[in-house]
Amino acid sequence: MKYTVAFMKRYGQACAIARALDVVGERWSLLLVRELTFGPRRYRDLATGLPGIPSNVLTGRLKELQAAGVVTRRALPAPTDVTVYELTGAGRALQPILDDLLDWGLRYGPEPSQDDAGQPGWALLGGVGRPSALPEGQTCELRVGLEGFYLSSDAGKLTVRRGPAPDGDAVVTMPADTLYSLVTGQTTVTDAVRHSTVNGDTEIARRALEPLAAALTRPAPNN
Amino acid sequence: MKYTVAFMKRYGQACAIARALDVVGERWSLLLVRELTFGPRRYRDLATGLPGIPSNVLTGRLKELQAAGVVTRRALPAPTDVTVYELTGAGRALQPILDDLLDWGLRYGPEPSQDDAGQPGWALLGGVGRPSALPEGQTCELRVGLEGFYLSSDAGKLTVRRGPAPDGDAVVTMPADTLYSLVTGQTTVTDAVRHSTVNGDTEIARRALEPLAAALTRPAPNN
DNA sequence: CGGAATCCTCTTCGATACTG
DNA sequence: CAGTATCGAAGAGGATTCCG
Repeated sequence: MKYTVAFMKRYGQACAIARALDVVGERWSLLLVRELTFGPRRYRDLATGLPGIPSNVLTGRLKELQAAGVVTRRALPAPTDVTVYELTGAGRALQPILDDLLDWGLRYGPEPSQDDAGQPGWALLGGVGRPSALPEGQTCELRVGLEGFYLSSDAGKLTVRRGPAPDGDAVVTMPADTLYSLVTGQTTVTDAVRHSTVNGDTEIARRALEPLAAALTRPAPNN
Repeated sequence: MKYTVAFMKRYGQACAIARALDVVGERWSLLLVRELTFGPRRYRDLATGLPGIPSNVLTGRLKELQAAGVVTRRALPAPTDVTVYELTGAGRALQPILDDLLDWGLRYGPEPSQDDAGQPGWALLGGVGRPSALPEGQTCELRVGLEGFYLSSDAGKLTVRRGPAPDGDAVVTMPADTLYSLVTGQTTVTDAVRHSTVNGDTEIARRALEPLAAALTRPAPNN
């Protein structure tokens, strides 16, 4: 049995940017972190959230990121008996980098291709951190296809996690297309709600969805 | 002759983060952008600023980044007859990403190794954008080893470019070690000036160097 | 001499098959 | 379900050669 953990070749530069890239600069690494931003996930979830990643590469990246202290592997308590991967503090601290990459990609990135893969979670990425009028403590569950999220507000900013809302004040079930239209600015919150099924407080739902509106519109290039 | 420009395999995801990484996610790409942050550079400068990069990889990355609109290639006017590479608007827009990577690398990155390469320019990266008390229009030239920079202030924030200061109000010649001590917080501005040769207005020099002080200190981990 | 392009080797990636 | 194993293809690393 081989114990070799395949570390990427270091740049060997006494520069903090290079040292950061020593850890997260490899192919797939930052996308793997992206997949963990809404909470812990299992190996299988990660594999489907990263379409095209070979299983050996996923395993390798998980090992490297664990060695670097970005990700931890944890076994959930007894009955479920399932192991999940989740971000450490250092991993959560990568969020600003992902946010900036998202902004840059929207403005300057290549046009998305017609047959690119899409996932509901990716549509929510642009909304986190935006101002939310959702009262503290109120939560809204959002169901899109087979995936569920819950939206809440922390210090006036939208927070998204995976899973059912613990105390959902509203449950919105929305087609994926409607969600994409909403975040790309082609649909208003009002229209998105109209195309959804809402259980519970519609006003809460409306406020929870508000930060998602046009969150992924491509800003006008300024040069 | 082959016209194939070796494009990195795209992730094929309809996610702005993935599309950004399609452009700048390859090995060396962001470091190449880093090398251009202080202004245009020649092929040779880039090669020495990226120790270890094979020449074919450098050529390839330059082509890809040009194709993506991040970098332009330009021939300097007649007498010099030299071609340089420089950032476009899209390339300069990558700055926040580099800044965040730098912050993250300082706090969570691997310890720098003893035999890592070091360059004066890398030491200045942490200072740009910091508040500067340098009066608008005043500039200070900083010479470290064979490399020269000029520091100025734009809207109260430090700006760094390569080359001699056009109208230098002060010229500071500093040993590389002193610069590293300054940015890592082991030396104060006063001590750094004491170990340097200053021509011109010492007060201007002091104010120009101020934002560099402790710019690359590793922040205390908060968990 | 600066600015690349070419070889060649070796590692990593991608795709698929396989196992505890 | 959560990974290993295998193998061809692609890309990185290093040195050398070419060209204007």
